[in-house]
Amino acid sequence: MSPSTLARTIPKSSKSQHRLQDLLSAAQAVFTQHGYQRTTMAQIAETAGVSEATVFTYFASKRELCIQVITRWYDEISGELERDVPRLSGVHAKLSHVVRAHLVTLLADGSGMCALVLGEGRAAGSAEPELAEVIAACKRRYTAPLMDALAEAQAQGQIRQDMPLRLLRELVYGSMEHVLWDAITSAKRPDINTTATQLTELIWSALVPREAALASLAALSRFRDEVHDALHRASPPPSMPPLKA
Amino acid sequence: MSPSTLARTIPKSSKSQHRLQDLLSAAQAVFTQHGYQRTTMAQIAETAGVSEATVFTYFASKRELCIQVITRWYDEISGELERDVPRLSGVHAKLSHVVRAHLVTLLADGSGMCALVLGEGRAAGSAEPELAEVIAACKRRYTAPLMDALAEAQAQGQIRQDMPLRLLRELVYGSMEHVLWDAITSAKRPDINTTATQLTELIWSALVPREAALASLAALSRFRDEVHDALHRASPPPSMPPLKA
Amino acid sequence: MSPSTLARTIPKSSKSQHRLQDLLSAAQAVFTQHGYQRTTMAQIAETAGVSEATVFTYFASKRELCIQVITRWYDEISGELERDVPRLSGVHAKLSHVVRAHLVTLLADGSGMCALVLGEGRAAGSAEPELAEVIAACKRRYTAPLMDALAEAQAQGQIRQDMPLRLLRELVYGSMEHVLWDAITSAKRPDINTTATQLTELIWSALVPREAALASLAALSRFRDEVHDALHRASPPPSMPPLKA
Amino acid sequence: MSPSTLARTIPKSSKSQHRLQDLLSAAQAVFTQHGYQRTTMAQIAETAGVSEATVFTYFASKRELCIQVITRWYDEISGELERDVPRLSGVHAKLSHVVRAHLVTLLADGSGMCALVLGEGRAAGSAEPELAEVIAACKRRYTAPLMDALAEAQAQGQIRQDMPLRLLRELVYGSMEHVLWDAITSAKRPDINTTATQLTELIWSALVPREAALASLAALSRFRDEVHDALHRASPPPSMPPLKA
DNA sequence: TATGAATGAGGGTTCATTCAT
DNA sequence: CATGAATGAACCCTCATTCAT
Repeated sequence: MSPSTLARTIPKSSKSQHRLQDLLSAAQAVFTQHGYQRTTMAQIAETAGVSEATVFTYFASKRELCIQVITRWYDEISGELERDVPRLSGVHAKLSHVVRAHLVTLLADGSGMCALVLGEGRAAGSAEPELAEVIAACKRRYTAPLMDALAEAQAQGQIRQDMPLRLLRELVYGSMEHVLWDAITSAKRPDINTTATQLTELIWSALVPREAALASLAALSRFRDEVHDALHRASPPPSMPPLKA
Repeated sequence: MSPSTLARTIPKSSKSQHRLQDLLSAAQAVFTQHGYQRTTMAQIAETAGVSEATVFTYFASKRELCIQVITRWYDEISGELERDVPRLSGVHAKLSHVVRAHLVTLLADGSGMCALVLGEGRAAGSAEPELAEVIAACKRRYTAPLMDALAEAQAQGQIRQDMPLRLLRELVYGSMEHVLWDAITSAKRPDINTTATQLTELIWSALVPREAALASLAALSRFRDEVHDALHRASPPPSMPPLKA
Repeated sequence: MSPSTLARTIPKSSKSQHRLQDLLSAAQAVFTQHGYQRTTMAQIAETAGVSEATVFTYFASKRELCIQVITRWYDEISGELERDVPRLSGVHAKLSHVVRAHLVTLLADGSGMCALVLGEGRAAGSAEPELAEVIAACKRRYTAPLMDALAEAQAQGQIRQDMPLRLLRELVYGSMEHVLWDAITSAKRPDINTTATQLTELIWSALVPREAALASLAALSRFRDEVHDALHRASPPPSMPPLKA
Repeated sequence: MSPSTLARTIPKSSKSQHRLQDLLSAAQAVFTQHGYQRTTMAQIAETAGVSEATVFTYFASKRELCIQVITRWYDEISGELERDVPRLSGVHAKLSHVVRAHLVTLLADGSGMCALVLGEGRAAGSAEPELAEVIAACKRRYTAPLMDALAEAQAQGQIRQDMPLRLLRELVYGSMEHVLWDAITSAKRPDINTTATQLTELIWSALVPREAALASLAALSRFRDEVHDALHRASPPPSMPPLKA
């Protein structure tokens, strides 16, 4: 937050812009592979093909460089979601899209960003509050498109209303995160399409409105009564199927 | 392991055992607060009120100390689950217990272990394979009681069989993890009991057998046909309730 | 050799080359005074007037620095011998030159290199095999010019052939080494010229071919017989001198 | 020299004496294997089967322990020489005995003491003057029996008198030292008996009185002149054999 | 703008030595 | 007398960061 934590100079020429992007890419590659702490500026500089000092011409500190790597990455994937999700109709379609996009994106990038964001977002906690805060903000933006859809769906009764929205978010993103981590660490990458479909369905099962089910039950109950009444005089009704939840 | 990598002496007296536990506790406190990398042996020593060299009398290295902190912690909570979960009857009860115990334990311990295990289990990945491996083993043991129950329940059709067990695990533990992380970072601790109950129900909704629902639908469908047939000659049937999933 | 064991940058500019030489000189001074183990990087840095970290900019490790000190020193004196010794005619002249050069060089440099090479070449033995190996190679090269000359002289019968070449080498270099050590430790430096001349003669006495002496004896014996025969009829021969070995 | 450098307590009981010898033996084993610096008190204690603290009950410091190891060892081998050498008649026999005993002793003990004495006697130089001094004194005593014999022989003209005694000593012990070191490092142990015999002869060649040779030459020269004169009138003399040194 | 070079501030680890029991 | 336990003082090495050119 203090001025000294900002890049001292922000080159504006196109050549500089290009180099800045190169540096960010190099930094991303190294950060995602080794984690924040284990990454050295020397590694980044070497990957980018410049001297260490040059990196400091563009970024005031290692931490700021990392923050920019993370925000750049989130900006991109958040932008995509913000563009695509609203175009889909129906919360189920939106969920499906987000799940698939999330898995595809994070598995495709070599999984490193996932680890970086998770690891640093956590470990940094108290020691690097700025980093933690930036990550939290990025995550909020990233989850917003789906969360907005879920909130609206909840408001309209399309998904269950007896659970806090926050809990639904954790169900969705927590599951995905674990699926991802599992895929990454087990070295046995499951089929993304199958996994995305299954996970969507699994989550959807949990989101489906309890009220709808109850309404179904109530309707069924009334139906049975009607049938019962209707048949009472005619003949014994057929056995009613069990209405397990 | 050359001999020089081991602690020169492994104190056995009760006084030493006490100090060893003190050191583990101090180390746990510091590791959980700052993460593995950011923790220094000096911090641990100071927290424990001993000299830095003393720590090395009990633990051969920082990494070994961290491993012992993690295993000690997991041993305890895994032991509890291994004792309690089998006594419960019904997979729903077991799920409920695990969810509640998980949240209670991890929120109670200051939440740090969660971050430590998550952060290092991830970031350590390639750089500290031993640490990553130990953590993975601990996690497997910790999740085993519930996973065994889920596997059995799945085999017996008490929960849905159309999803890989692995995905169910990720749903359960991923959700919990996110709930925890959210609770930790938001500094606004939600009521544990309520959250545990809600999360259990939410997860359970996703676990409930799809076959049962389909069976219900099929039965309902047949029932409707029967009714339809039965009433065809008598009177127009009442409107059928929608059978949405 | 993992990359991390190498100096991150290997300065090439002339200014850096100068500093590199300064560092080598400083390191040589400290190493030769205290020995490898007792020398600390801090001492070397202070002697060179730079920070400790700077030393590591030029040399990846203490051991590598020491190796370079030793090789640099040996390269110089070996180069001189390789240039000068072949120009001399006669093995006696070569021996004389090597003895003098050895004493002059080692006494001039403050004697430390001698101790360093001897001490570390020995003590390092098993613990620092790389260092020991480098030293052994340097010594082989250094002794080669004279040893080649001795081998040739031995083949041509100019020096005694009834002793293994190896033993001759040990006689030559062992004597010189002790002379040096004595000169160094006794603080009473004897005259180098006198000592070199004397030592050369002493060694030469041991190298002179036994066959030549025997041949002389045989020839003398025959001569005596001839004389005896020749004089037998004329007059009593003069007394024969004793022919002690 | 200050009281604090002496053992604080010198146990006198026979049991303590036994343990003291055990400690010295253990220390000797470790010191000779690893060198002074690389040896740790922990290694010595473990080798002796006692605790580290116990070692300090018997020896005030690591340095003093090392000094006692060295002096004990030298006392033994010096005692033997002091007993045996005077019994031998003739300087050649004494030299032969000393060479053989030296090689046998130093090669037999695993060579470690040699390295220890050489390495520490050198490297310690300025940093550990006490150690260096003790070693120097031990060496003086050890070389005394032979040096006394050489001095006497020199005085009586049995060995050459045109070289300082000091230089003769360096020839003898320097050669032996190099032979030893070569044997130790080359891992190819030559036959001790052969080597001892050869080395004795080689050294002896250098010790043989130059005056005797010169006297022989002079006598020979006179003899030739006499012969020449005597035969001048009678018949041409036979060719004189060359008188190469 | 880019960088070669330098460094301050630790970091983990070792070990001879002390001392209460 | 023996020792379990503790520790002060280094030591080698790393690295983010600065600065003159």
